[in-house]
Amino acid sequence: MVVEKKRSPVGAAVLRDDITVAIRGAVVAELAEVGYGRLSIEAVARRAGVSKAAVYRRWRSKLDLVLDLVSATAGRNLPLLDTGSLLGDLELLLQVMARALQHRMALQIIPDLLAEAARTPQIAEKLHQTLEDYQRTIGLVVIGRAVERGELSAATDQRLAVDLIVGPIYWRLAITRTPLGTAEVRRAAEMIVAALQVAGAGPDAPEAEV
Amino acid sequence: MVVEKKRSPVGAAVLRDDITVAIRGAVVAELAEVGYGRLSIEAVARRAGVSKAAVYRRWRSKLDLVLDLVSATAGRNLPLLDTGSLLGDLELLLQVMARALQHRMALQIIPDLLAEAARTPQIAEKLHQTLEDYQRTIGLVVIGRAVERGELSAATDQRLAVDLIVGPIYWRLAITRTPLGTAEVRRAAEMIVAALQVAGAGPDAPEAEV
DNA sequence: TAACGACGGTACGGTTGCGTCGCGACGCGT
DNA sequence: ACGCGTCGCGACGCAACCGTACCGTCGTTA
Repeated sequence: MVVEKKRSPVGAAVLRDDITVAIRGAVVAELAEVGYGRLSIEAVARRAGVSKAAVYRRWRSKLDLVLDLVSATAGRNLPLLDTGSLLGDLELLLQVMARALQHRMALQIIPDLLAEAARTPQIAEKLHQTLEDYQRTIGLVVIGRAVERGELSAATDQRLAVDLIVGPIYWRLAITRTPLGTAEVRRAAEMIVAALQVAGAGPDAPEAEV
Repeated sequence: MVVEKKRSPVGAAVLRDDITVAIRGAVVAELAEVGYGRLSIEAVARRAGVSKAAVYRRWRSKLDLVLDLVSATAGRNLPLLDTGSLLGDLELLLQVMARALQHRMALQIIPDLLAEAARTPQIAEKLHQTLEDYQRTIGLVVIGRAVERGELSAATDQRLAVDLIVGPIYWRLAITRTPLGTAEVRRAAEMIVAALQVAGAGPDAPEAEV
C-alpha cells in the first residue's frame, strides 16, 4: 500500500544521472587544479560539458557541491584487517594510507580542503567529523585490539597514539612530499610500536594549555 | 625584497619603508583571511591604505609578493638549546613548535601555502627548501647531539626520525586542530624517544616504492 | 632652487564569474 | 497525444580585479 503522493513526481524528465556524474567528476578535477578558493561554477560546468543551469538545478552553491562531494567520498572506510599483531596491523595500516596518499588527486585536494576548513566552518565541521570517525576507528580497532592482546596498556592515550601513527606519514607524504619506500614503512611501524609501548603512563593531572 | 640601485640613487623620492611594511602586513592579513587563491592586489592595497600602484612599484605579481614574504619570514630559526639530554631537547623543541603552531595567523597561512605549493612550482620550491633546512637542522642538532651522547645509534635514519618528531605535532595542531597540553607534549616526547631508540637498524636493502 | 621619482587618487578597457531567465527541443510516463 | 521537467544555449545586469596610465603633490638632494 504505497501512500506516496504521486501527485507530481515527474515522468521522463528527471535529473539525468550521467550529467550528475559528469559534474561530480569535473568538481574533483577543478578542485585539484585550482583549489577550492578559485573553484567556479562556470569552470565546473564548462569542464563537465554541461550548462550552468544543470549545475544550479542540483546544488545551490559551490559550498554545497563540495560538501556533498566530501560526504560521498568520505564514506569509503579503510578495511582494517586483523593480522594478529600490533606491528602487523600497524604496518598494514601505514601501507594502505601511503597508497592512498600517493594518489595525485588526493594529494592536491586533501591539503587544500584542510586549509580551507580554517575559514569555512561548514567544511571544517564536515572534515572534522570525518577525521574524528577515522581516528576513532583506528583507536578502537588497532589500539583496542593490541590492548586485548596484552601488547599495550589499557591506559594508553588513544588520541596521542593516533597522532603518533597518522602524523608522520601524513607529514612525509602530503607536506614534504618525499617518496616513502616499503622498507621505511616497516621501520616506521616498528618505531611507532616502541613509542606506543611506553605510553602506558596514561593521562595524569589536569593540564595547562601550551 | 626591495632592490636598491646605487648608480643614480634617487633624491627624496625613495620607496617609503612604512608603506612597504604596511603592504607586507596587509598581505599576511589577506592571506589568512581569504587564502592565496583568492588573494587580490586590490584587496591588499585597500587593506594597507595604499594605492595599487604603490604595490606594483615593489612587486610584479602576487606570486612575487608571497615568495618575498616567505623568504623574509622563513629566516627566523628556532633556537635549539642544548638541555643535556635527548628527552629534554625533544620536549623543548616540541614546546616551541606547539607555541608557533598555535598562532592564529600561522595556523591559517601555513596549511594554505602548503596546499598551494601542490600547484605552483615556485611556491613549492621555496617552501620545500625552507622545510629542508628546518628538518636538516633538527636532524643534525637534536639527533646528532643524541648520537654523540650515545643515546642513539649513529645509524639512525634522520629523515624518518624527523618525520616521527614533526609529523605528530603538526597533525595534531594544524590538521585536527585539537588543543595540546604541556603534559601531553611531555608524554609525546617520551614516546618519540622510545621510537628513535629502536631505529638503530638503519636503512637496509634497496627499497621498492609503495 | 630645480630636478627627480614615489606618493595617493583616479580612471581606463578588458576579463571573469555571479545567479537568473527564457528559448525551443527532447523523451518518457500517463 | 499530451504535459512534465530536464536538456543545451545564450543573454542579462552586476560585481570584482586585472594591469596600466596619467594626474598634481611632496620631500630630498645636488
